[in-house]
Amino acid sequence: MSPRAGADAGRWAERAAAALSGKGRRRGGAREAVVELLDEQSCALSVSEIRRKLEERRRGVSRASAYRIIDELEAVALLQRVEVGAGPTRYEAIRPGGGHHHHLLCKSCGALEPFTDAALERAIGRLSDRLAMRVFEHEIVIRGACRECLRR
Amino acid sequence: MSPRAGADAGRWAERAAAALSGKGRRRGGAREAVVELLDEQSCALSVSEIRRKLEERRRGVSRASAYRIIDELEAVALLQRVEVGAGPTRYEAIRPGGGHHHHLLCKSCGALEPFTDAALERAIGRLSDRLAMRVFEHEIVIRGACRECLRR
DNA sequence: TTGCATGCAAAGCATTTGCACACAT
DNA sequence: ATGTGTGCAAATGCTTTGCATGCAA
Repeated sequence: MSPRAGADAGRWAERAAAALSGKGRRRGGAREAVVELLDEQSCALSVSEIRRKLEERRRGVSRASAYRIIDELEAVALLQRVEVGAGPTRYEAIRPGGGHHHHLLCKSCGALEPFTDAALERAIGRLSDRLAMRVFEHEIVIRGACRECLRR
Repeated sequence: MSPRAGADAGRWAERAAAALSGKGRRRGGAREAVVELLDEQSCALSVSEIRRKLEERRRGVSRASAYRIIDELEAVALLQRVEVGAGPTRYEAIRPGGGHHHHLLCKSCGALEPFTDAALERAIGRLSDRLAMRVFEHEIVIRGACRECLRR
């Protein structure tokens, strides 16, 4: 179920490192820490969440670095921006195989949940072929009221 | 093609006004101006764009009022938030019949274009029925490179 | 040694809030 | 008369930028 990485060769973190150094970039501890953390997540994280989690591991990263690293990863299409319309922007790893999902936001309690839907992906795929543009990524946000909140 | 309003009775602006006064709110010029402007648009506008356009009509509205009015309209599900991941949040009228669309963003030039896709809507509809939540709205953003930018 | 990577602090924007006054009811 | 709507200005919070230093190559 979870797209978590194991010790396999094709880990997202490795591809990310390769993609960045391929662009003539150096390594650096902050980048390594951020990439590693992102690879462990199964859902989107905001910059402040990323920084908090890294601080807990005593491998703090400056705000500026966090944003810069995220920008680079986004530029090479390894990171997906997730904007649900509440709170700060979040980011999550783009993994070729599994793990692709979208988000449900409860407008009253703010709960954010991932979901997947094959039919939806098929529709997006067919549409993408027809568009007058090269498609890099897509994002779907469904907003409503969750069961919990409806009950109240 | 365009979901613009004519002089018909079911105008979005009228429904908006009714929905708000139904909640015990008073009229006020700022609200009327914002609602009227939003009704005339065929695609999403940011708060600063709204304010600029209203100023051109010599019916300026304060930032605070603009945001407050938007919040109210969003709360009664008459306004859809559009977050493409570049620039400020935009908003557009939700019209029951036609006019429902989603957005394509070119990541290199920033161009924003609306699109519609029946198959996609059908997939969303079917999915919504299955979800453990009451769905108010959905938003789809497709990001990529437009023809223009690919050519360069 | 060279110059990218990083951290810190300050700047920039979008958005929200506090408060006083105007105006719709 | 009463309390909501509005404007102004200040505050907040996320994100970006400038600059000096550290570190990878």
